[in-house]
Amino acid sequence: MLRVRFAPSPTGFLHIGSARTFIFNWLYARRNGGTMILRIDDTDIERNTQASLDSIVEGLNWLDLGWDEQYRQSERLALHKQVAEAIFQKGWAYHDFTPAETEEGEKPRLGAAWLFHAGMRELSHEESDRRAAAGEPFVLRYRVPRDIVEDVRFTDGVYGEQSKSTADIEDFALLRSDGTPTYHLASCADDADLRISHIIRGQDHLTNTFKHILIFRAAEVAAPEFAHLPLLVAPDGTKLSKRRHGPVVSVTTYRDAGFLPDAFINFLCLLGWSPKDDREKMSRQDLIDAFSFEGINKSNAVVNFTETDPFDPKAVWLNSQYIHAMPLEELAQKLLPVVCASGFSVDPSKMLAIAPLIQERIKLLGDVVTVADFFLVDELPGYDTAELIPQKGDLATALKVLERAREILAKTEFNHQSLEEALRAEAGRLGIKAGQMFQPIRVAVCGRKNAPPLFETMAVLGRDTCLRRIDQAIQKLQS
RNA sequence: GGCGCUAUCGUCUAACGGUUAGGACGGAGCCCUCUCAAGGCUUAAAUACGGGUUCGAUUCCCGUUAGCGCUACCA
Repeated sequence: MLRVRFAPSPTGFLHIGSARTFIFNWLYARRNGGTMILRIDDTDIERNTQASLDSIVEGLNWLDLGWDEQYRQSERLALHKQVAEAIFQKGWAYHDFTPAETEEGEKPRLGAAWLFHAGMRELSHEESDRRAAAGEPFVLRYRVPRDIVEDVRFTDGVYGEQSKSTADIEDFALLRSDGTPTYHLASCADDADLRISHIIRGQDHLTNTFKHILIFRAAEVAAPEFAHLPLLVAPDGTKLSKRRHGPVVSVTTYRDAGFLPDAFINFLCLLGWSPKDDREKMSRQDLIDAFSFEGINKSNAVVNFTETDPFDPKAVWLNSQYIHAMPLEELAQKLLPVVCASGFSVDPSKMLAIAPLIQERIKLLGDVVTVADFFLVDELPGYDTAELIPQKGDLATALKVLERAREILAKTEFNHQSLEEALRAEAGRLGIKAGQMFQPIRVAVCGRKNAPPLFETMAVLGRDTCLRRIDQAIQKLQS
């Protein structure tokens, strides 16, 4: 039975790199009929917060991929200690009574000294037990073999054959001096207990894997398969972090800007993975069908954001592709809450009428507020009167156009075809180009030069609004 | 410092010894057009460096350089 897990530690919001790890695990599970497990790795009591846990679950829910089983490490401490005890009993670990380093005094510990604290490995059972019983604090450390040097090996699903000499692996901690398990111990104990078959995680764990293999060996359980994912990095090449890069690394930032979950998932999948053909836009099912470790790259992938542009252009483009392909009813329905959240009020039927006019003009759902604002307000915000004057025209032309337009709009049937025919004919009569005719009207009605097609726009706006705005424009020109 | 990993256009990537090194985003230009978009077409842009192996290296090996990761009683 194939079982994979996503194991975030609740010490911050859901990071886009974490989201990608979740997605790849999920894809692998779904591709192979396996089980997806969410495990909250909350062994670091100091840094865990409920807010962070909530934010992670919120982010995962938005992705809407789901999972099959859920666990929390802090509820499994007894298991961790039991595994630690067993490892200790078999002689694979020892008590280290060396006091914790007092921060700052961190010296580079040259030579082999960094591997372990002198004297602690050789403590006799009696003395070790006596000091522990006397209440002297200790760290339980893994006893990495020192008399014989061995290469620890495994085959990574992405990186291939890996090996590291035990001479380069330090005696790492299993239990802290307060008795709580470290990440390495808790993670391995749970992976074994939950019968995880494949560990798919960030490449930052690649070298930790040797320690984990040592733990599995001491616990006398078979190690799972491993596959490490290349990291997501910032344009400067450094690992994405909240501290350095701000909210652009949070999944909720993408959600709030109006990314569609499918587009976001699609984008993340294309970072460090390729279907090996030219496909870019891929549905969940496409991704499931195409996913394999073969397609995963080995080098880190840059998420291309800047100070002025928080989102990778490719993510934005992909999102626009999803918006363009979306049925209008669905688009209108998704736009409605976005519009309301910005303080506008619009009824669903009007939103549905607006949707086709902006579908190809928005890349993110949030763009609706800037692209369709003039549909949503009664009074147009102020605009530069000079924009009413068409190319190669003057104030008089603009006035003439608007006055004629008012007359025509007052009597013409208010639909695309009639409006266009009437206004084009009028342009001919005035001896000006259609574009010169339409610009003053567009600016008067929309409040700006760049807007959706004029006639459809006016039809949605309605006769009263259009006439009122044209009157206002005429007044502006006359004053 | 030690150990590990990585290296193709600005970015994401394809090419698993033989290609004019392909695609996408972004950029530039043109077309379409009532503006803006969308769409179509065209274009600039890459194998980090140095050695091997080979008839032939983006591809295999070694070195250099650079980047990243681990080196905590964080995960």
